[in-house]
Amino acid sequence: MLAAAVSGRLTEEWRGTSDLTGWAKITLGGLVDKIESGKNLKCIETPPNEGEFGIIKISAVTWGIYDEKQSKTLPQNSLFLETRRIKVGDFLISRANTIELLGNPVIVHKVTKNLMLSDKVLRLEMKDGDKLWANIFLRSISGRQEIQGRSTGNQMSMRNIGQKALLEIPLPKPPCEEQTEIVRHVDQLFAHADRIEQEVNQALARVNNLTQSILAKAFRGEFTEQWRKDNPELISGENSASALLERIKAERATKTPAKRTRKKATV
DNA sequence: CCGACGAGTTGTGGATATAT
DNA sequence: ATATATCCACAACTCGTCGG
Repeated sequence: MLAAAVSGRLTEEWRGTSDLTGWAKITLGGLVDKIESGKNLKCIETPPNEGEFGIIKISAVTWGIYDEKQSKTLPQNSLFLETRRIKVGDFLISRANTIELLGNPVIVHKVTKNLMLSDKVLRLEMKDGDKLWANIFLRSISGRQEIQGRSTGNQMSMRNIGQKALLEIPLPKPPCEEQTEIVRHVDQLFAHADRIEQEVNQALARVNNLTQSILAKAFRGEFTEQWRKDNPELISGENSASALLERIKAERATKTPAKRTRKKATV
């Protein structure tokens, strides 16, 4: 979906044309006014409560949604840097992680805690419309390839990307109106995908409950004579459970039980 | 004023430890 | 095994001071 949006295919359907006239080739740095990183400080491992101050962990920005529960508390409030405070609208990105998750961006929509950037999380300042566009691009296949290709480090379990390399990432930029329309379109599709996911999860939960309730009924002996009369198709025929049990019993009766041998224990 | 220098700060890369 | 935290060394940058 993201790839389609960034390659212009969503607007193609929307406009009924396939040309990318007017799309500029720029770099991420062309959108970014300022880039900031935070501090590496020893903290208490739990998120800060009201009146306390803290630092976000990498995991707060890893999964596409800003999760302020993924944070730790500063030992002293005075260590908090007001200039590095995380605010609504911030575009955040981690500069270190496993290769698959490195550079995953988030846009902060809600803030309830006093949190600041960590040394591994960068804040990219840009216009609101560009934040949405950069967010879509960096999460697309092309964006991921650019980030992964620019990452450094010998350990695949902890790759890094520097500010310079990040800002040099090339990205396509449509004219303003078209960009707004693509962002709106992608948002709608994501909302739709979320609804489908919710419905699937609810359906799975119902299936699970059904299985559990059938088993519960079975073990409570509620599949009574009356139930058997009501559901003849479930209990008749050679494939029914009762027929299968009868067959197993008959087979056992014809065989003498095999002598069990104890396996020699290995050291 | 300007350049050299040093101290302090910030940014980066990456090894290794740790939690799940 | 994977994801992330921590730590550390080093590079790069910033800023204040001083002498010419």
